[in-house]
Amino acid sequence: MDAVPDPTSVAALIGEPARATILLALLGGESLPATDLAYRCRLTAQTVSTHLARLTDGGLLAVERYGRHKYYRLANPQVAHALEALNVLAPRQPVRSLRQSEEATALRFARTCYDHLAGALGVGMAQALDSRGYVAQADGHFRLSPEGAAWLERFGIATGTLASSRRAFAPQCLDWSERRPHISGALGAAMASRLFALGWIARTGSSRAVRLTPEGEAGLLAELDLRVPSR
Amino acid sequence: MDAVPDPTSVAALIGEPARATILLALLGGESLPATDLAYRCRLTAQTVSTHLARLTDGGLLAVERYGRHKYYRLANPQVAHALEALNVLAPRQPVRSLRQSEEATALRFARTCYDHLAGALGVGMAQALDSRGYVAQADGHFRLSPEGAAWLERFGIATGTLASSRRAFAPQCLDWSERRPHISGALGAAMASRLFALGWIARTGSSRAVRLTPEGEAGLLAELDLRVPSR
DNA sequence: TGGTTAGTTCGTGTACAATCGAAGTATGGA
DNA sequence: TCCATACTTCGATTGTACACGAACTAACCA
Repeated sequence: MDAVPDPTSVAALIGEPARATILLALLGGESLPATDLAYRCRLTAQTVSTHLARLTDGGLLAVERYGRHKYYRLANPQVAHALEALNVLAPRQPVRSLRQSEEATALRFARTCYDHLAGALGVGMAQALDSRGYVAQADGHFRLSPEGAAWLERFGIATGTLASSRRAFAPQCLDWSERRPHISGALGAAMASRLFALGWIARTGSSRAVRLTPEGEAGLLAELDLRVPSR
Repeated sequence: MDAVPDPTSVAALIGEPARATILLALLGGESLPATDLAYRCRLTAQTVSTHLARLTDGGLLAVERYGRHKYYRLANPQVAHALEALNVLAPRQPVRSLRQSEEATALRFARTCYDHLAGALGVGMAQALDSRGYVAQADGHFRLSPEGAAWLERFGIATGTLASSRRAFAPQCLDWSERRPHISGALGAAMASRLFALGWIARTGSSRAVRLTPEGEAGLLAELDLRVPSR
């Protein structure tokens, strides 16, 4: 039997600039080594090492060793969810530079959220699948119809394997930019990775923004009649 | 045009024990005066006053004056949502006392979340309405069917007035205890307040736990065929 | 074997934020 | 009019957690 949960310690972990930088760097779903994270924080390796240890102890990060490297990633999708929920409350600050403005526009258009797609593209795909009857929304989750399963198989996603994985199949995840849900969970992850494999979307440099390639634009239009507002 | 949101400052606000105590005290949806909150924090009025000012500046609290009193409440439902999302990540600590255990059980069974019902009772009602076709879930929201509207009217809730309010009608809100959605927004608030008015549910002392009265138990069974697992 | 790189542990300095006493401003009631 | 209550502002104190240099272990390579 557990006691009433207390958000204080988790919030304190997130509410420190260096640790927030780390979490945001990993919010795109990547695994990054400690040195890389130290560089992004502009702090020494020692300092970041202690932050990483605390985040891992606190259950926010998971870590894997590869030889002498340690790769850190968000421990689970709930961490990404909490970060997005805090983003919704964050004071909207006006852009300070052209650089920032382009970054924000790109993120609003499409980005990875943990390991699935978010932004106008992620929400648009969820909508398109829904309006074609491929998925239905209930209980905070997307449910796949037989037609949806058939379409996904044709698209190159083995839905049988996904459904049998221990991970939640397709929970809704609320977008901070669109304020509507996109598909996360095993299905969201599989769709994102299939889109990367097809070359329909591609990562953009160091940011977690994602761009839609010309092939992707044509493909989504042909397959789902989806035209994403580029804004 | 806004820049990319940054969760750091909000998390830092929540991640301080006194401020977290304040937010949790208000998570039940009540409005409380500053002195009351100071008492709960076991801190002096001055100290709490500065915390309240920072929470208000940060957009987490709203305040209303009544004479020389100031009543504080959560600024909006998103604040409650973020707190619940952090609760999901909070380390599960074993109960330390019988007192704590009873508290946790009571909260799991039924509690107010901001101004609507959560816990097994809140989730159970949402499920019951859904399975009768009174509401459908889509897009992170519950939508009311004509049959649902008729039932609510009979139940004493003027759905027309609700729909025209500026507040979101019935978004899904994810429970930390049940990990499934319950009804929040204008409809969630109206349902909770109707249940209080009917005497079907009642507040339990100082906690935000809520108990189901014998009348409520009978009423929910008769009206919605709902039997809430007391566990 | 010795050198380089990745990451950790330890001890110390420092800066910031939480806290409270003292003194202030409103409001309400006797 | 005077006093009590609710809350705020100011200034001083204190505690803590962040940061880094120095020194460590562990892996990899030549």
